[in-house]
Amino acid sequence: MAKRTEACRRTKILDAAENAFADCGFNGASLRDIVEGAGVNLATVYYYFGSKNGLMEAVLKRRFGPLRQEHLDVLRQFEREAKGRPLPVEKILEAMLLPPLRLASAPAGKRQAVTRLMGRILTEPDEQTQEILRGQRSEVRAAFLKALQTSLPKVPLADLQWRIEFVWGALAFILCNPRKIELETHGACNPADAGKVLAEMIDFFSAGFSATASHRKPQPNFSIT
Amino acid sequence: MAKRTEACRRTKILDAAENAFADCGFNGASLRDIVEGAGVNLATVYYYFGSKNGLMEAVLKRRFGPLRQEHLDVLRQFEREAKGRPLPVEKILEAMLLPPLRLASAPAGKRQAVTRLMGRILTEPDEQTQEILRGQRSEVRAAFLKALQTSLPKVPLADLQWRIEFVWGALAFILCNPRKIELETHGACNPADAGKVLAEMIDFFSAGFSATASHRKPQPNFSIT
DNA sequence: CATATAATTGAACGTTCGTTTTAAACGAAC
DNA sequence: GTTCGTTTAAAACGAACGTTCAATTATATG
Repeated sequence: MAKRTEACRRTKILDAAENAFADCGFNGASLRDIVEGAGVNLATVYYYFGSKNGLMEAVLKRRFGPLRQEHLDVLRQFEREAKGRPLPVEKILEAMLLPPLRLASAPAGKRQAVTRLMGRILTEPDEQTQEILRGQRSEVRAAFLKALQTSLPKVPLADLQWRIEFVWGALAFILCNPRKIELETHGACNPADAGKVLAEMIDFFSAGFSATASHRKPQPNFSIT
Repeated sequence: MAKRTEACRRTKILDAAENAFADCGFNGASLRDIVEGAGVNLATVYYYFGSKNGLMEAVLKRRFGPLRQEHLDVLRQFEREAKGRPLPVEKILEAMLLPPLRLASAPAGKRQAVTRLMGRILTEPDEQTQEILRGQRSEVRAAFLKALQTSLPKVPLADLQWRIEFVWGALAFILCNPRKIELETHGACNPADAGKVLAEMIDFFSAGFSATASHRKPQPNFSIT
């Protein structure tokens, strides 16, 4: 029963690792906890992935590769539907937010790990972890920046760049610790309701993107070095 | 020279720990690296702080206590100036963002650690770390929620709660890894310019907060569990 | 069935971790 | 100058970590 369990074991390790990394971060998650959760031997990790870094790399590539592709696909699909006209900001935001949030709404608590992992990774200090994502993220980033430039020609480029960071940041924060948000808002916000989150974020951020910069002076009581 | 070095050593340890925790997270930072950076013996940490958790607790309390106070002070100051009228959303946002961003503009690279630490902490999975901040954060949160309710009576409470999370999330993201943002935007965004960041965030988020919810239906191609 | 390859296992490696222990050095008070 | 509480220092503790390796089992091929 080799061929049947081969993929099975690999997948089980990836699943367990994804959960552990999402819960405890890269340093906080131990391989021994992961293999216990996966029900395999410790050495199996090294047979399949070579090292803990290799395991993390595989975990990320399994999720972020398709995610990157879906990001680009959704955006291109919307652009095709727009028939050459600039996309409404709401659509661009939907293309930004739908793919990651859709992952959060997988069959009932099964794939919630990936969303927490996503949020975690975006803020993970580990340099090697960042390196894995840098290429993918930059391509997606550039695509959305270009779309926003087309739709909002009056907004300066630097402002758009800042605002993209704000969106990614808010998204990462939501995905990172949904439980915390639910507790802090006493249940008023339910991050598990991905459709609601999407609607809230599109409403909020589309208004922000359309705002013209006031170019206000730095606050008087604010000293910049 | 006991009395002179007492505060000195304590502070040196706190400074080194703040840097290490900000760079590597709680698990990633080792006490041996910290004491090497502080130039003290390993046991000194246990003499002053009892444990690694105690050290983290002290690091957080040193920074987040005053920050919480400044949050509340700034908000009350603005409310006093408004003389009973509802605060403009821009002012509320300024009260939310100014205190943490002001920390980022301390004398030239000296206190940048605290801002990275802030961002890091907001996404740190460690439960005990979260526990330390929970009470303080909830008080500040409630104050801003109340102010927003007063200024934006038409926006449903749940929407306001979501939007507060978006702001905290974006802020944490900016603070967490300023270097990454600078690289990704090829220098177009400079997180070290805290005054610029403040202006950008106020412009962007004030427009978002004033938006009325469209109460859109969940996307048709979006299946919620 | 025999054999080569792939997959899995248990045990151990050396290192580093947080923590504790023990003792020495210090300043102040009598 | 002795004593006492406080602070620093060195060394070691047990545990857990990532990793390796040799041996074993399972699978596929002839």
